[in-house]
Parts: sequence; structure tokens; C-alpha cells
Amino acid sequence: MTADSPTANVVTLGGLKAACATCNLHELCLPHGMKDAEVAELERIVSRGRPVGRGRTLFRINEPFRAIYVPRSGAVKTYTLGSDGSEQIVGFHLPGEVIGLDGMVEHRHQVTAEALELASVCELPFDLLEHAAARVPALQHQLMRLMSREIAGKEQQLLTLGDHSPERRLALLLLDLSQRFAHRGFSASEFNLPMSRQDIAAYLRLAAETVSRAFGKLQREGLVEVEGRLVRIASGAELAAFCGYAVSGSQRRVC
Amino acid sequence: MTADSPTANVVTLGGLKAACATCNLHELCLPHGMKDAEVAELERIVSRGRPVGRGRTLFRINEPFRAIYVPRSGAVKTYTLGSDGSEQIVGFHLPGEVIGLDGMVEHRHQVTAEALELASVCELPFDLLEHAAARVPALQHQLMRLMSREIAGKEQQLLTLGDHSPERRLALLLLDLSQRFAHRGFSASEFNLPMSRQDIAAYLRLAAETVSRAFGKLQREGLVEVEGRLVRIASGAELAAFCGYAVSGSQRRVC
DNA sequence: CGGAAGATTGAGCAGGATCAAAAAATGTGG
DNA sequence: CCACATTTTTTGATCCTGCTCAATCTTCCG
Repeated sequence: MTADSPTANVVTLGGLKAACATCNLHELCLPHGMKDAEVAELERIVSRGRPVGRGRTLFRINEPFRAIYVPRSGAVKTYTLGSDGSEQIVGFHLPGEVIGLDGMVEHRHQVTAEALELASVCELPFDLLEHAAARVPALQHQLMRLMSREIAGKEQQLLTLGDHSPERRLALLLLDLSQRFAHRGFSASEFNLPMSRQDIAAYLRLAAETVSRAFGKLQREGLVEVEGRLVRIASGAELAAFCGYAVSGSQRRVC
Repeated sequence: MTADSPTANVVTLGGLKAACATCNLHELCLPHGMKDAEVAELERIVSRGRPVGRGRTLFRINEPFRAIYVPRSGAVKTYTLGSDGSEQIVGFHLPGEVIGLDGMVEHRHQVTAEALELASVCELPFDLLEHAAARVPALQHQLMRLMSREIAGKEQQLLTLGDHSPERRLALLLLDLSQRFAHRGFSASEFNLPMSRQDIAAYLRLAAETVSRAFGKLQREGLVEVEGRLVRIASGAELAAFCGYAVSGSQRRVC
């Protein structure tokens, strides 16, 4: 039984216009590298809706694909239901990260997107976006960059799931979140997890108990300090080394 | 200790021009949905190289990203090396499937691409492709479709790895390959695996022995017949049911 | 034909899932 | 604001399954 109510609770976003130019996610999101006039073009397309409550869905699996979504605040998870009815989380999405691009091929969403916390989300109708991209090369470029980022990110996830040790899988997730928070101007060494332990378990394909024990081990090893959802990473380099990365100065994943 | 020689064996593809218009992968590849004149535009960009031998690489991880690749014949695997030096396969690529799109964001390849068998591969310099896409909306659309397909495909892989039973993981791979072969005009019920058991193991994140035993079980259950690399699927519906799919007429993944 | 790599089969072990229960956190209504 | 109910998280004990090690058999090359 999920926490979600069985009734349809899909949020229809309203028609408020956006101000991408002044958005602090500017550099992470679609506007990156675009001129003011081009951003204005984009703003005609984007609509901001009213905040989406925790547990509410942006869209559900198999629904027709009409738009992509970008949270401005609040985290979102995407998942499908496994054959046994369990949630299989395929992604956590922080502000500035595009959601729903996988729906374009089949013209329907491949996953369900649900807010992990109160979230403000931008909605971009895809047909309009594609039209605009055909006229604005910088937009086309950035859109493809975001898709490429998505592909590369999913590959990283595959590598994370491929690791056999639960502690390393968890450490890889924490490291990933740390870097993504850092790019958003938050601390890389201390942050609040937007998701529950069960969500982490469903993402790492582990039992919730195993996740709990993995947190314990990482803490005992002195790699992280955990207090509920608050995580403090003692040394990013050490944690990276624990994950098997040859530590070499700077990190990957730009912008 | 890979089978690969330690010396650089990157294949530089030659400058032969392509004939996308008459290619039998037309409908699967970039030209899909494009007019003749638009395909001609594409042909100016594509170059076919001489066949790539088994074990040869199209590109290696961390090399600068310059082009994407599409095999016309022959299968390709993409992988990275895990912390323990083992191969972590993140994708098998059949003819008509684009390779290398994940390299665009970071301007460098995120994986190594290696031919599983003798393969003819088309090379598309990405800067030229992007320029052309800006002028030809149909090309832009198709390029984005292929990227979306890639994202959706990786998500499916995540779900495959998420399954805890080795037999189901293997069955999901076989089912996936079956459908992809079928789209290429080959038999969905009988085909030759282009990859070794060890490759399958590295892809499913299982021990090679476990893969061998999983094949045995599937065979004993009467779901498949296996003779070396030859696989015969008795009933696709039964196999799908075994994987936990609610069987409902047609299958997913178009084009 | 011979050597080497690949695939299969068997035995034992270790680690993560499962079941069960307690503890902590969260939220709700009075 | 507090008490209570519910959910979430943690901890413990046991079981099972996939990994490991080892040997045999097969296939694929030169």
C-alpha cells in the first residue's frame, strides 16, 4: 500500500507565465547559454503552476506525453510499479532537472512523476518547445544537451546499481546528490535528503533494512554523519575513494 | 586481463559517403520520416568506414566527443571499467541504434564502444549533424526522438537490473533482444546472440556461472531452447508473462 | 591438431532478503 | 499544546540464493 491515494490526483498546472531570465536556476536549466531575446522566446512557452503537494503526481505512466517539467523548488521522484506491485524508482529530480523526456518516443509517459515534497514546477508543452527549438539554435542545442545529460546520468545509475556492495551503492547516491546540490549553490558536505529511506531502498534496489544498516556502516566508518534525513559528508574525497574512484582533484558532471 | 589488446586500436573511419536513402535501416535510423531532399542533406554528413573487426573499439571512454555512430551491420557493446577493473556493460547496440549520444554534455565519451562482431558503422560528426538539424526540422525531430528512445531504453535497463531473480533478468534481456531483432526484420522467436555469456553476465551484473544456470532453468521450464548462441523462444507471450508483464496483445517500443 | 578461451556443472560460503519486534518520528484531533 | 495513532526507521535472527572456487567439457582459433 503506497501512501498515495488511489484516486486520480494529477495536478493540472495553471497558466502563469514564467520569468526564466530572473530564475536562479538559469544556468542549470534550458536558458543556459541563451541570449536575452532567446530566453524571452522560451518564456512564452513556459508556464508555472501552483505548488504541487507532497505525494501529488505531475503525470502518470502511460498518460499521453504533452509536456516536460522542471521543478524550480522541491524534489520529484519518477517510478514504475514492478510486477509484484512494488515501486521501482528510476530517478530523483532536483530543481533545474528536466522530467519526462523519456515520453517523447512513444508519445506517452514511461514513468509516474511524484513530488517528494512541496514543489514548484515549470511546465513546457513539448510541441511548442520543439517549434521554438527549430527557430532558436541555442535552444535546440541546450535541449539536446539536457537529453544527453539524461542519458549519461542513467548510465551512471546503471553503474551504481551494478555495484554489489550496499554501502557503496548508497555512498554513490550520496556522492551524486552532494554534487548536484553543490551545483545548485547548496552545500556539498551537508544537506537534507528529500526522500525517505524506503525511497532510497526502492531506488538502489535494496531492502529498506539493508539501507538502514548501510547508513550505519558508513557512519561507523566515519565517512558520513547521519541524523534522520540530515547528511553530513566528512570528506568527499574519502567517500569517493570508498566508492572506488581514483581521486583526481576536480569532479565530473558540469552544469 | 581483457581480451582486448592493450595497444590503441581505435578505428578511424574513412571518408566514404553514405546512401541513407537506400539503406534498409532507413526507417529505424535518422532518416525516418524525412523527405528525399532532407535525407540527401543527411548523406552529406554521414561517412561509412571500412568494417570494424570484433574487439575493435569505435571510441574509448574519456576521448573527446566528436561524432556519434550507427552500426549498419554487426552488434556493438558499450562499457566502462568498474573499480575492480571488471567490465561493466551498459548497452548492447544492434544495427540502426545510435551510439555515443551520452558524450555530448561533457564533450567526451562516457563509455568505450567495442564491436562484438564484424561491424559496418556509420559515423556522423556531431557538429555537422547539429547544424543540419537546425536547418531541417525533421532531422531535429528525429534526432531528439532517438535521444528520447535512448533515455527510455536506459530506464528499461534499470528496471531489468532491479529484478532480483537472475532468470527474469535474463528473460527480460532475451525478450528485449527478440523485439529489437523483430523490428529489424529478423525473427523474433529465433536468433543468434551476438554476445558471449560473459558479456551477458557483465550486462546483467551476474556471475557468468549464474547466467549459465539461468539459461538452464529457462530451458527446463520450456520457455526457451538454447544451443550455444542460438536462442529459440517457444512462446513470447509465456516468456513475457514469466517476466511479470500483464500480457495484452501487442508489445511496446515502436520504431 | 593442439592450445586457449569460453561455457557448464558441482560444492560451500557469505551476504542480503525476509520475518519479527522495538524504537523513533510524524501527524492528527481534541 | 499535548496525547494518541500511524507510519517510518532501526535492530535482531534466520533463511535462501547468488557468488566464489574448482574441475570438466566444449568451442573456437591459429
